[in-house]
Amino acid sequence: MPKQRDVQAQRDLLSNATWQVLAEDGLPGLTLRAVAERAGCTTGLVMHAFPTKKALLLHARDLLYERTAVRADAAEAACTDAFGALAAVLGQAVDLPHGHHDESRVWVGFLAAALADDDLAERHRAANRSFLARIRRLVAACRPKWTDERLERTTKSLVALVEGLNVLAAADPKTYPPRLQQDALAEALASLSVITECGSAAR
Amino acid sequence: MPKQRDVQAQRDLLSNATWQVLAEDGLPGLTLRAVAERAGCTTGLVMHAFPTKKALLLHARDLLYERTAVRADAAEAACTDAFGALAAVLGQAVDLPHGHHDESRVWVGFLAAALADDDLAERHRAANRSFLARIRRLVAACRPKWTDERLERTTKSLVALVEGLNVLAAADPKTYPPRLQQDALAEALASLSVITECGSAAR
DNA sequence: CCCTTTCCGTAACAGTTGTTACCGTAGCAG
DNA sequence: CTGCTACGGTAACAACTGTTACGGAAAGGG
Repeated sequence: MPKQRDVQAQRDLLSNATWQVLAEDGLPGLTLRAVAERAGCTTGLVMHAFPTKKALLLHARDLLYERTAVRADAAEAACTDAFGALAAVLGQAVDLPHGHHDESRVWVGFLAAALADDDLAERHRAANRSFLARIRRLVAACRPKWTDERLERTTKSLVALVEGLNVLAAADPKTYPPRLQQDALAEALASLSVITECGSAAR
Repeated sequence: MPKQRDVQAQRDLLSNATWQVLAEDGLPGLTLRAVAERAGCTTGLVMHAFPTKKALLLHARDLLYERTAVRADAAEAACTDAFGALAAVLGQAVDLPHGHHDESRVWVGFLAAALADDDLAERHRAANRSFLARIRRLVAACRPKWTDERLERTTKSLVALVEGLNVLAAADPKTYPPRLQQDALAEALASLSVITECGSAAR
């Protein structure tokens, strides 16, 4: 049995290369040859590691989800109280000073591709719903007495705010600097508390 | 002087076709031939109306901005008080029952393209800043005593929420139905009032 | 009615795309 | 060290891209 390869390592290498190309040159620049060049190999290896370009794309998409999930897990585990965990997870999703600026760009790229590709769309929905479930669980832990409807609305509002900030910052970083993003998120979380206080005070 | 054409009509026709193709097949499906077929002509006409594909793209992008601006103007003009105007403009930007569902998809497509194309990026920034200025003006009319910083933060938060809802709804309409989007927006606007009340009450 | 001039469909171009077939080669079994 | 086999680089493939050149057709002026 001669010359065995590490298939997993190859797939990860190529997925990372896919990611980098996508972040730099966008969706139209995402070529098999560009990926191969970035990975330091030829298209031959790419086509041996993945049967088709779409498979490569899907694997890279899965990797994006995996990384964000790991980061969210870490942020959540680092906090003891539910409110802190909520703030940490959302704050980590918003563009940090300069940790993963590319990630938003890649996310937008995949999102745009998902609008025309059912498989990518399915992955996107699964990832987003997973994120929604996480946020909902944390919000529910903060406000146990809220109705399901209010829980749902607040959760989706928070996620929409975060993703909106990410998207807009990806296209116009000067208008949406990291500081402002964090402040906006903090305000949203604060208003979540204030509403509750006012509501209970009024009742 | 024989056989004159209506250049403006042609450009509008082709921009609309570009728009439709972009909404249906996404960025990768946006081909000159696809646009020509959708417009009921051949690539010959396209290349006579626009010198290059990029020019066509930019014109289609301008048309997107123009339409949204016209709708926003109309929504704003239909209301007398500032708060109603703010709610109307934002509510019109969020996906209405079923008026312009494609628009979000097109917007995402252009946004993704803008990440790799400087000219498109410039148009995006201009359009977004124009929208920001409009919202800021309305928010300022609602809360004249707010500091610039708070104005800025609230404005960008509202816009981020709206765009986030749009983007997420474009990719997963079932999770973000129109009703929920409107409710989420209403809550954000309501909390804007509540915060003010609580703040002045505490002072 | 014809002629001229602009328009635009046709078809070819060179370049790039994803994909495939092929074969030299690198590394382990004996 | 030799031989074998899976690996992966090379190069060709057809399909498609944006773009260009050309020629027929159509419409208004004389």
